[in-house]
Amino acid sequence: MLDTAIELITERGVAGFSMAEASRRLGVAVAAPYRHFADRDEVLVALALRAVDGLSAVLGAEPGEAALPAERLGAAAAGFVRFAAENRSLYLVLLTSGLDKSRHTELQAAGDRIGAAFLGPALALSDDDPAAAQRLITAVIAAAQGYAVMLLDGSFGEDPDAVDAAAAQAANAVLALVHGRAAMTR
Amino acid sequence: MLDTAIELITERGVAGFSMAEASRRLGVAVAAPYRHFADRDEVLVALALRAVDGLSAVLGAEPGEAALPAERLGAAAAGFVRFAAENRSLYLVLLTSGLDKSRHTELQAAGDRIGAAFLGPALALSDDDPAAAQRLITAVIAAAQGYAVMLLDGSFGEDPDAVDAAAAQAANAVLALVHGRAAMTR
DNA sequence: GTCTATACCCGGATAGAC
DNA sequence: GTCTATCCGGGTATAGAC
Repeated sequence: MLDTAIELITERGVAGFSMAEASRRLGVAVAAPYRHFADRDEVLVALALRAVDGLSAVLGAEPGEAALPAERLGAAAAGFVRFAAENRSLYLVLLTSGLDKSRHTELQAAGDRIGAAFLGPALALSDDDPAAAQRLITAVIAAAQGYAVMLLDGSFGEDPDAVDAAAAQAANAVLALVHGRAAMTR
Repeated sequence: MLDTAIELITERGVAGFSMAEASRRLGVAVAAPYRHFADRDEVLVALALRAVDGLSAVLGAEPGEAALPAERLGAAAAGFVRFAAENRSLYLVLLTSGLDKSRHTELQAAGDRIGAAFLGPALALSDDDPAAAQRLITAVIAAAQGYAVMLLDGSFGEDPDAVDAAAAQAANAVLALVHGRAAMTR
């Protein structure tokens, strides 16, 4: 079901996903999915969960603890962008139905895990000042998110190598952020 | 009509906007709007246009040519974030129906105007290297966009001063980007 | 857990009179 | 340019049998 939903969203966008159409593709009756999901929204929540899981997996798989903190952050941002490109539907769900964050504790918790993945490197780069680290993390996530959005909406073109370009620029931007982070200290 | 659409989108999201409901609120027949807009999509395009117009107005109103280039970029990013917060619906339309960029030349042109607003300061900061300036502009817009998305999805909380915090952090992040921009040169 | 069938609602869009 | 009336399609969700 979830796979079919992803398929549909990829083709028609989040609004284009319906229980009825998904059922048709699965070759089952429209009533069947309701034995597994209370309503349409529950399917979307499940997709959002899959998205954050995927994201934290990507961000968790770092280039070894040995790498420099700045490079780990850059690689994470690039990974984020790549994930959004390769899992467009999942990221779209996260982006558009993202207005529920407070509800669905499960989702919020998973979101926090993502932030946590950045904590180590950020602290190392902030003289262990938690507030400064938090601002840095926010900046890194914002940058990643921004490049992801721009990549998906075509600002980098439609070529397959657009995702490489966006990921690389995101990584470099994060390096720049880290390098100039003194300006963020106030 | 457009105002009513904005109202509706603010309350129920883009998907919750319908010609029928808007007509009802306007106290006119459901057929009436079709004399002014070919279909629902055309209303959304009109909103998107209004969004880019508003954005370029905000970004155009800079703090005087006298300000330092870096500060102009920072102020622009803060203005972007503020605009997204104060015109949630418009920004949402831009964000979610952003998949049409290539169609609707008008929209693309307006989008380019936004990029152009950054060109002056970016060139000044890049030794007049157009490629470097472009990368810087992309980074600034990505940052602004990222902070805007995070603000709207609640990452900065729901308090009214969340928008101030987000705008300020966006400005500072841009300053950091500029300061560390050497890392983006490759 | 899946089926058939259905009740229900709502939106898009048009026709034709005024 | 607006109205009334309507067609058409599609989606959500449930009931009840198998």
